[in-house]
Amino acid sequence: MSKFDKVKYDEMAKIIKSMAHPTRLFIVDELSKQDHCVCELTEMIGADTSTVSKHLAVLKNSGIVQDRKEGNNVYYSLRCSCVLSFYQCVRDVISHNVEDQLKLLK
Amino acid sequence: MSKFDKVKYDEMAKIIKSMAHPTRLFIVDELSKQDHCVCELTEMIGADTSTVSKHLAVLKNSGIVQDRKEGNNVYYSLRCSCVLSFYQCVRDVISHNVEDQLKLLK
DNA sequence: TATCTATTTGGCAATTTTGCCAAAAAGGAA
DNA sequence: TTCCTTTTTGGCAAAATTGCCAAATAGATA
Repeated sequence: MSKFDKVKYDEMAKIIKSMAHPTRLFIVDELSKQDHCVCELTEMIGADTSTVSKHLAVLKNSGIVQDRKEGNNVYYSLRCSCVLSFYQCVRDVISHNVEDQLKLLK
Repeated sequence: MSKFDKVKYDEMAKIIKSMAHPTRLFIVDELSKQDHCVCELTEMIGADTSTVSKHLAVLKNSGIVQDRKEGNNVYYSLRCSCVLSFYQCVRDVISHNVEDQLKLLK
């Protein structure tokens, strides 16, 4: 019988946790289309720059995005595009949930 | 320019959040191999039954697992196997991170 | 019916996450 | 150098998550 290897699952959870926030999901979604600097993302999100910067730090720290300096700006880009598979799965789960809701109404 | 649709990303984040915990990642990993009742999972995890039950409720509430009653036991099973794609991606991110660590040492 | 087993729920304290403000850094431009 | 502009960091209060215990529930079994 399998045993719970906490160290292994802690490390995996850290990566998934970094995606588990609406603002960070939005950021990754945008970066999948095109690189953006902090001020562009801040503008789209409508939060404090420091808040957006901290969200980017979380994504960078888990290895999902990377950054480069260009003049005054710091541009962020996707480092591991495999995270985009999360979006398709999440859509599948949601539509499966909706189907079940509909069945209940009948 | 895209705008941040909070409602949409909140809903998506709810699903990913439900996976963003070491214990729940372990549970989904085990359920991908075989269905299990609460007491079996509790035994493997080594936490309080109520704790495991609550983790299962989180996964059920997001639509990732489903349950069925059999005698005294409640068996849980995977409802959306697409979440298994998370594991491959997380492994990719981690090995990408490790490679970069190695480069820094050279 | 009374009892026993498995699971869920309520409640609570501890921990973690979040988001804002203010201040510090890092560089480019004047 | 001094002044901008952009980004990050420190600090803190509010909110959310977690895990345990105790109690409640749901059913099977005697």
